[in-house]
Amino acid sequence: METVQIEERKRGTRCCESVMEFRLEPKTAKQLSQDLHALAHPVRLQILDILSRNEGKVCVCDLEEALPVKQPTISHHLRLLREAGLIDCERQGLWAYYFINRDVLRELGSRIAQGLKALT
Amino acid sequence: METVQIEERKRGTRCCESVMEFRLEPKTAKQLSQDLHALAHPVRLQILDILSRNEGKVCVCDLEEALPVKQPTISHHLRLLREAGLIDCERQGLWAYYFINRDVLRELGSRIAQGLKALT
DNA sequence: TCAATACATTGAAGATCATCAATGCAGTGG
DNA sequence: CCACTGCATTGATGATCTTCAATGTATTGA
Repeated sequence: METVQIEERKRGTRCCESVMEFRLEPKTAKQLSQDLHALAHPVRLQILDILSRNEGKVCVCDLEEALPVKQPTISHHLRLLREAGLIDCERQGLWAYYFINRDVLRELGSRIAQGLKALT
Repeated sequence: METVQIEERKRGTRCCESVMEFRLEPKTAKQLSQDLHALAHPVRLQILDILSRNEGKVCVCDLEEALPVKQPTISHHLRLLREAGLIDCERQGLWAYYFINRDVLRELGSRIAQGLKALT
């Protein structure tokens, strides 16, 4: 249990005179929240997990088998992940083989790690 | 540029016979996505940032001054952060002094870090 | 050329989220 | 007791997200 030191403040004192310190620029905050958002869904996380462990061998119906949602929903999340640059795919005949972009995921991961560290 | 190795697959082969490998349990994925969600908003991130740098001295109208949204919206995000355990407050007369729960934030941060590492 | 397959896209419906004006409530000074 | 202040809550509105049936499109084997 930490004890928190609080200066007394007098009524009527417009309390916000002193500019609060901050380090997270609005722009950075927006970027960070977008990064977090890209990952913040169970299906997307599981897709990334599967792609990560089955390099280059995963088509959409594999994902359909593994996940509790229907094919259009999977395609939808695949699209979001693709737009975020986290995955890509290679069409091969009828199939679309998806794979993870480890570099981009790493970058995103370290942006998040840095962001969280900045809050500590 | 990585070259991706893909086994040929024959049409009609139900392609999902082989069980895909995964490590992220659905439950874990849900937890992780909730953790990410709790942080995934610019206003919440900036609130955490401000609380982190102004230990124990921050009331709601300070935040109102610093952030581009109105007071009820700030109260709303404060509530979400409080429900996530990331912050707490101490009422003192008319004011509510908010502070960050560094332990909880650290825990959440390391859950996220672990989760992302698992995807690598 | 035709039927079947793998996947994407569309469009609609419902769920969740973000925002703020209005209001409620407790504490304070007069 | 009253007016005021700081903050929470309510309720309404609009935006964004999630899901899936239906449909479209390209490719394949026959």
